Amino acid sequence: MAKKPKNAISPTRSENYPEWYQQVVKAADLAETSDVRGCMVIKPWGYAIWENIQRKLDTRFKATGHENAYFPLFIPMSFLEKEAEHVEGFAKECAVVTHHRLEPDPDGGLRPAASAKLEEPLIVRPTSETIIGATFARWLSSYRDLPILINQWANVVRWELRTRMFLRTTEFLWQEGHTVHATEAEAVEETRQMLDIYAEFAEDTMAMPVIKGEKTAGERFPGAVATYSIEAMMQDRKALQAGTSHFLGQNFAKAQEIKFQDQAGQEVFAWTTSWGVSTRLVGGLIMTHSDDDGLVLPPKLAPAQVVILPIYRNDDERTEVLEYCESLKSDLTAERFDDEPVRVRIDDRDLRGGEKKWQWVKRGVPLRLEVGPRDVAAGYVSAARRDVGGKGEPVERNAFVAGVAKLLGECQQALFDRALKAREEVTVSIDSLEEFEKYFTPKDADKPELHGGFAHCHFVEGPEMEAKLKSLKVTARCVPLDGEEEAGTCIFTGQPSTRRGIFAKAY
RNA sequence: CGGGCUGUAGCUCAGCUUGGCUAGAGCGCUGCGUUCGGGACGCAGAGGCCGGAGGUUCAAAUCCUCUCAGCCCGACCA
Repeated sequence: MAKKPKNAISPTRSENYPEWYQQVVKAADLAETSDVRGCMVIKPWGYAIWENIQRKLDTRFKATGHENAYFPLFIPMSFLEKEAEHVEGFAKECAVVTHHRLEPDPDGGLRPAASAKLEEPLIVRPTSETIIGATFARWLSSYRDLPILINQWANVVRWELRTRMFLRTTEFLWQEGHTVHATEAEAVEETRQMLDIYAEFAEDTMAMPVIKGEKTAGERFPGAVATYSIEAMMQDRKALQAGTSHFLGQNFAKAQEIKFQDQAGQEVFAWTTSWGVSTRLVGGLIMTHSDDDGLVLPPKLAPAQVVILPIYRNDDERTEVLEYCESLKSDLTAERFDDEPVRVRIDDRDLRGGEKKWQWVKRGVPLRLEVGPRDVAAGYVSAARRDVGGKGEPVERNAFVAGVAKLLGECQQALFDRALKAREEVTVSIDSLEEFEKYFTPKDADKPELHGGFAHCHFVEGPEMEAKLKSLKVTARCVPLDGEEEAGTCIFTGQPSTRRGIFAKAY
């Protein structure tokens, strides 16, 4: 008799959260480490989730007038030098291409050929503001060309020293929107519109509650005038920046000569924005909903929303049960959820039933249906929900089909409600430095328990705050956009302040 | 780039201190059988230049030197 662990994932979240995260990624078959340091292989199940994220976001981008395009992977090094802050921000983490040919080396291996050294090194894009800006400069000559609303789905490389699956990898997949506008007001509006779209997507589709806010100067995107983000709270009480939208002012326009003739015939600089979300969202999804039995997927993003597990003992039963399952699948697929046909999968692999069931539990499929000869005879299915756990309940087949969309909607809502409740439980208002320090200091420093959360505090940015945050490993997440004006005192300096910011430990 | 650690089967590791039998275990994989509304069990089997190079020795996974790779803790970050 093998040991029967109570949970499918070991260790549990409370035992060792970072290790739990790695185990969920593995158990759910989302991704694995690759032969390239810091880079991951995204496996079919994980990639299917990303594809769903892409599709849902892409629809929103198109609905707001954006078009997709594609720009080069390589950026001439000189381009990066044009915007001073931008260089400083990214120079330390760039992969650089210096040669275009290999030759045999004396040891029987290969080496870059000295004769094939590039005149100017190419940078593998860490982000594309510069190359896209240079392109936009050519596209733009008249106010009639504006606005330019472009999005690109791409991979980027940032040579991070410390990587974690989905949350921070050397190469990652993302989308970057880049727009050009005639006026400041219009560019600001675009920046805010895209932030709203990200927030709506996160909450509606990912069932992940987020706080919209503006980044402090210290956390701003290199080269931006203002950076906005959506901030989510993970189950280990650490914050995750889940999406950013930048108002770039005229900084990049001036650096790259993005200008046009206005209606008065004057040559003026344009106003630009950029915004993006990445495969990091998958990490956020995992850490928002999953439990000690593995991944829990919100129905709107699940590659399969319903999995049917046929149960039979012999070929006769197999034929009968599979036929029933196929018809069930066909009826379920005819139902619609979130404006799409319900996604159904029959798992008829030659595996033991229990093992199969647990695989789907760990992969986070919202609804599992077990169908055996007894169900076939009675016209029933045995249905189990992933988000609430527990065993399957017998349900009349047609009733289940008729109610599947509603049920998926309930699962989706339940996940959001649960995540929101969890966030509220770790959100506090703090008015003294002493209290702040206590909130962010684990009781046991050697084996830190889960601690911290979102702390709303009055603050005035400056060296005192920087130093204190650094020593506590806390970061300023954002100043919430829906926060209210309120007279207060900065907990770091005692200076007067009018708004609270959110502080948290973060990924 | 500093400080700690690890490279042995597909995966997780034992063996190294004190050199010596045919290099091991668990999981996974393959086959057969018994089970089976369920993460089962039994039997049989496949799978290793012990990270790489050099050295010491009658003899090296084990000792020495060099080298490569990876992990953890800092500094940096979507």
